[in-house]
Amino acid sequence: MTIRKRPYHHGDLRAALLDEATRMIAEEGTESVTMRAIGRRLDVSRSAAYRHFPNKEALLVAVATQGFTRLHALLQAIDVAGADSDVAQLRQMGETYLRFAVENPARYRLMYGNEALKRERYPQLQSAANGLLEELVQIIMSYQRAGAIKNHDARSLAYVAWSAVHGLASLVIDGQMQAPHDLDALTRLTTQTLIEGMKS
Amino acid sequence: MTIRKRPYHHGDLRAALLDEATRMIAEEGTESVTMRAIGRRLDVSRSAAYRHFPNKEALLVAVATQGFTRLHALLQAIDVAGADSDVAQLRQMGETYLRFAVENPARYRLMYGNEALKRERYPQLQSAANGLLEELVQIIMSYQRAGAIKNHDARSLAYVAWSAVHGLASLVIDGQMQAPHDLDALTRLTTQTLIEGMKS
DNA sequence: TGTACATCAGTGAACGCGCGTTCACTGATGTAC
DNA sequence: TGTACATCAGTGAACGCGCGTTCACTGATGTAC
Repeated sequence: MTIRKRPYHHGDLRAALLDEATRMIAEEGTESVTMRAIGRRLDVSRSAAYRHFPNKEALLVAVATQGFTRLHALLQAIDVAGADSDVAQLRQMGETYLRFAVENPARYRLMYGNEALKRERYPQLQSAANGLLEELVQIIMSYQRAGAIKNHDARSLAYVAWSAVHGLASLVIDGQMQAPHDLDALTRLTTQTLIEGMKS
Repeated sequence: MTIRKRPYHHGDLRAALLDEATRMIAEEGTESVTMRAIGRRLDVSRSAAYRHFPNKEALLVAVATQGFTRLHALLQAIDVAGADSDVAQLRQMGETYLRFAVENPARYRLMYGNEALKRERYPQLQSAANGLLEELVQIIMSYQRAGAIKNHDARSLAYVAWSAVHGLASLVIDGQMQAPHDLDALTRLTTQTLIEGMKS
């Protein structure tokens, strides 16, 4: 049973559009994503995408949302054991977060950078992003209960922790570290310094 | 002595272009800067700018370079007293850095964000950016000598410190902090946590 | 099982848009004598 | 002090470009009877 090269109906163009957009973002950056280029790459007309997404922004929003979901899943996979007084898990979360950013730079920017999309217009995007942040707040609170982190407004501490990893991630993916740095070592130093500073 | 409304020669169009580009970046973001719009706003032809800058990128590079110079000056103004075992100055530098970013968001992105320009093609930009980083490394070393900061590769620690403030700055200017947060308090908490973590 | 028909995914031509940049030019300036 | 002339800042029309999106359409699918 051979599949015809180009049947009139694609089958699952929506998923293909999403995948292709993600791929283009990974390969050439978000700027390279144009409705025309996606059509070209999928061997489909320029306008076919409009059957599945009302406009280009909506397509990018879908890619970003998927990113949040994926990152969230990665972090949750660590959290399984729950918090104890040992901060190893917290450190591991920081490292996982950073790895995600470095492996998906353009998509990370689409999620958190200045390319970030108007959340208020896209409830799904908003809640995917929020879910991630709330998770971090909860984790900070667990560690506070366990006495591993100082007693201070948990949300503020979450922002501090987030700033540290987001900052390092951003500097790396935007090419601000000139020397060919040992990223793993720098990541460890960052999470370690941060956790040290947050200790009770 | 009245100045004619529109003399043929502008007088100092180069400076005016730079100022106007900076203003547009501040008001509407870097994307809003087009050679045509600048001409319009300065009541000068589209192509006049090409007498002073070879192309648009060169103009943006000039704006970014000026930004580095200005931020550097702001930080140096603090450093005057030199380092002692008290870390007040370090904290103040972090706060000044953050204030600069928050007051000049789009320009800050142009300096450090993904909009950042190819440094290797613009030596002046490169050295202005480097100067700032080297200053931070030197300061870290001073504090290390004074025993206020742990003994670890100074450049790595500089990156950690930079990550923390850059991260907070980025999250703020890219609108990632949903709640109307007390930025000053968050800034203090960040610098404090960071310095605590870097202590010997 | 066969047929009429509604549905809708994908087509392709066309729209209007604003952009960066080039080019031959013109007007003002300042300098050499 | 006056004049010729080189210089170059600013002009304005034009170039080619790729973009997002619309629209009337056509082809494939699946469902009701």
